[in-house]
Amino acid sequence: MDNEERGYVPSDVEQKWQTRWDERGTNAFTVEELRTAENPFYNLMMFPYPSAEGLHVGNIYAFTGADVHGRFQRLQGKDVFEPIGFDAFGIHSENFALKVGTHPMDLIPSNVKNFTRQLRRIGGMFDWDHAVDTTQPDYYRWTQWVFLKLFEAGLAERKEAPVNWCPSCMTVLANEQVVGGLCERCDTPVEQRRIAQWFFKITQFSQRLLDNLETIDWSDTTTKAQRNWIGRSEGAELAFPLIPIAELGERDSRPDAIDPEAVHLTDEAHTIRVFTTRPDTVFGATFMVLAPEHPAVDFLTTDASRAEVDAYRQKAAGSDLVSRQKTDKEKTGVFTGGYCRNPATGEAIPVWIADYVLMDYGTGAIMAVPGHDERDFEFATEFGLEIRRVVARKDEDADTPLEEAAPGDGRLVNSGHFDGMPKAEAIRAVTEWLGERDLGELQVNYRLHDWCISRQRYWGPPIPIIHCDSCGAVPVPESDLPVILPRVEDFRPDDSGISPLARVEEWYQVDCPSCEGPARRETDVSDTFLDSGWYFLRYPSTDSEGVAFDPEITKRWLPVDTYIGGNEHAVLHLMYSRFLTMVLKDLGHLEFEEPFTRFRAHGLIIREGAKMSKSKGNVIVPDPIIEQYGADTFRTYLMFLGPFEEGGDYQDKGIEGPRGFLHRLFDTAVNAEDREPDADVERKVHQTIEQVTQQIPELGYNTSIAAMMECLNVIRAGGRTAARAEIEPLVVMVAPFAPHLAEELWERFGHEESIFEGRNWPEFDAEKAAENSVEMAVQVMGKLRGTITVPVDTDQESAVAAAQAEENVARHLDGKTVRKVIHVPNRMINFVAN
RNA sequence: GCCGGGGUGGCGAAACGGUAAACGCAGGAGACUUAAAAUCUUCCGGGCUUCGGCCCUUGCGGGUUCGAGUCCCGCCCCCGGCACCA
Repeated sequence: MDNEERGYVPSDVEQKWQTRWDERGTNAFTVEELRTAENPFYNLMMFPYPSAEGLHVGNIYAFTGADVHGRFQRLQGKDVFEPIGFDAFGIHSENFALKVGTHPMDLIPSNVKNFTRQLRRIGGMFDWDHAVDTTQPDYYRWTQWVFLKLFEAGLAERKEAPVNWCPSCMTVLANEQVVGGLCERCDTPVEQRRIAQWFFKITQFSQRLLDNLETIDWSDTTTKAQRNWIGRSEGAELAFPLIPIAELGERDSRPDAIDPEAVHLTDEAHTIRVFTTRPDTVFGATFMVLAPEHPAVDFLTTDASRAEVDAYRQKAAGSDLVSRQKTDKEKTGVFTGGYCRNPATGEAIPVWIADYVLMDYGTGAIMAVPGHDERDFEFATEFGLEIRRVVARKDEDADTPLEEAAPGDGRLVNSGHFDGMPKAEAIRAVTEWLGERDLGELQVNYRLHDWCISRQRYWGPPIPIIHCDSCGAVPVPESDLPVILPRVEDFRPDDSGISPLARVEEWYQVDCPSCEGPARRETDVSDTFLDSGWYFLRYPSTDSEGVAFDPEITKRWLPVDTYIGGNEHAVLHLMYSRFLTMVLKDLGHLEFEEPFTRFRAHGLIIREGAKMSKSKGNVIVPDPIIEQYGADTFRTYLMFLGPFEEGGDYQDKGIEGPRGFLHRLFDTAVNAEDREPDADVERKVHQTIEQVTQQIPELGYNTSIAAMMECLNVIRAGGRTAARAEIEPLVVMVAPFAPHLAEELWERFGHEESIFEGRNWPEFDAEKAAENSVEMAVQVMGKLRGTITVPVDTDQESAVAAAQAEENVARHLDGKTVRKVIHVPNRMINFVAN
């Protein structure tokens, strides 16, 4: 063979194998195969949003890591289904389309085309026959179907809720577009407007979403994030009776004394309920604070305070998110003029409103215990309200002054017959005591909010509902799906704050499916997270036209075996997917309720110690690198530069290491001789097999590659030529990282089938890997004083003798008495001596 | 503030409680080259050294242990996320 024929030219090799994989259908499953696969393994990665910039190195990192996993499983004999798709509906695409002035229907296909080209080029084992594009009617038809299922189950509800409004752009913003309370585009403070929107009642599933976390194998960081997001907290709901002003008598000596006639109590509202995690401190509740939006404010407010209250409420309602969300700002608030009774002390306490109390958590009302809550303390200090101690630590008593809020542990004081009771016990006891009068009960609260899926935008699947004056909200019949998103040239949201579709009369004017009278389509589209909340169900069933997902195929392939993705989706996407899966299970469409058996979050890539960003101009552009080094080298380097689950620092020159490794591997393999392997080399090879086989499924990619490099160094040591049996296992083990190179060498070894077609992973042989001698460390008083080489499994007596014979060891033991010997077989000996 | 994840050579990083720095980058020296590239060999944490070795070193301070980068307690710093959740 001459040099030209033998040399490793990555681009040629990669081109050759990508073409051949396509021709042979190596990566694609037929419907028949999907129905009959014997060792199904569903290997999923988070599908990308196809931006105009093309594939980001972060995408490539994630996909390569997932692909390595899939290819490894395939080499182990699994039928690995590894689909890919495009998450192209939604705000990102729409905003970009607005920016460049191209219609998303024109823009997206070219982005998808470019992504497809790049994804093919990196050599992922993608099944292109089962790709999914969320913007296609044959996909979003089923997204709309999912909505209908939730609607039928009573889990979709329309209610008023605030939307983010940018007064400068005059447009509705998605939460993602609000950064620190400011519009991401123009930095204008975002306001809130209330409009009717669709919600999915995910909060009904809070406890289940929490409990199930115990049953799935996910990255710890991700389960913790989910747990946090659900935010379970245990406490009590307590009732504070309202007091008609007349009863106050002379208690209140304010100059603006309250007009009894001004207090209006309705029968349903004799009390205000609060949620607290510290019912034990109720004796210290010296005032109450309501969220400005709280409905009770209306009838609590007296004529004297009305003007001030209204002004405050108005300000809070229009208030931009920045100032309301700032935790370090000074507390503001207004006294309503009304009072309620502390159910424990019987005292009348004033009711205030303040924006630090949020309407959408708990009951929208709190009992303020300034002595033992920081925020209440601050508020009380600001407005001169009473601060009372009701909990004391050991070194304190009932009269110890409070310099600051004391939220910690202790025993009750100033709390009637509960005095002296420890906090934990009191939480129960006080609640029970109030419960006897129907004024309290233990209660669990969650931070999780219902999922608002309405978007007053254009680029998304229309919500399949028709509003009829006589029938109300009527679901579009399933047979009428999909509700096609019409092509609208002017898709910019405008200052009306309603969806662009609301301007397309010929589209929204329809007959009511129920009464056939004139009706109007819902003109909001759904959240992009709804598209991505079920896509993994569609992949294996893209051949099925009449159903969202084929029951038989779904049963065989789902739940997903391994899902790999970024932690930026640790809460929303993963939570919504879990929720939808639970609902579909309850409705009898699925047999499992957790979609992803195993989830692993990958880390982030930075470059030369700095975060990559367009503004810094330090973004890695993959195409030129792949052109210069080839996809195999790029993949291997990405996997080598740090632990996959932690990410790493991309150093431009670092790629030279893996490049040299793959070239040497190629060179060694093509020059290998047909002869018996050398025992020492074979030992190293089998030790490497053991290590790599164990580490790859754990995503220990960087150390696996290091081990293979080390192994190759041993094989080539002193310029020796390899025996084929020495190098072939290494070629297979490198295949998940450098699939094209491995295929090429596999073929040159004389195999006719693809390396990925069979169970070709090398078998570990413990006997061949076994060492016959080991180097042991010898310590004296825990300090290394020498090493000895002894046969494996040398007993303590012989090892000690050998150690003592070591010159340097002997010197350190000289004149000392050995008190104790620590012997760790095959590792070390430590003489404890003095 | 709260919740995660981290602090180890010049750099990216390794290390079941057991020889810290494997593997790689950068760098030094050398070989092959007319030369360069590529390739190969070799050195490479710091300080002493009588060349046998000795001492120091995993963000800081304590502790447990025969032995701690690793476990425990208390701090400091960096990165990411959440943010008045009662």
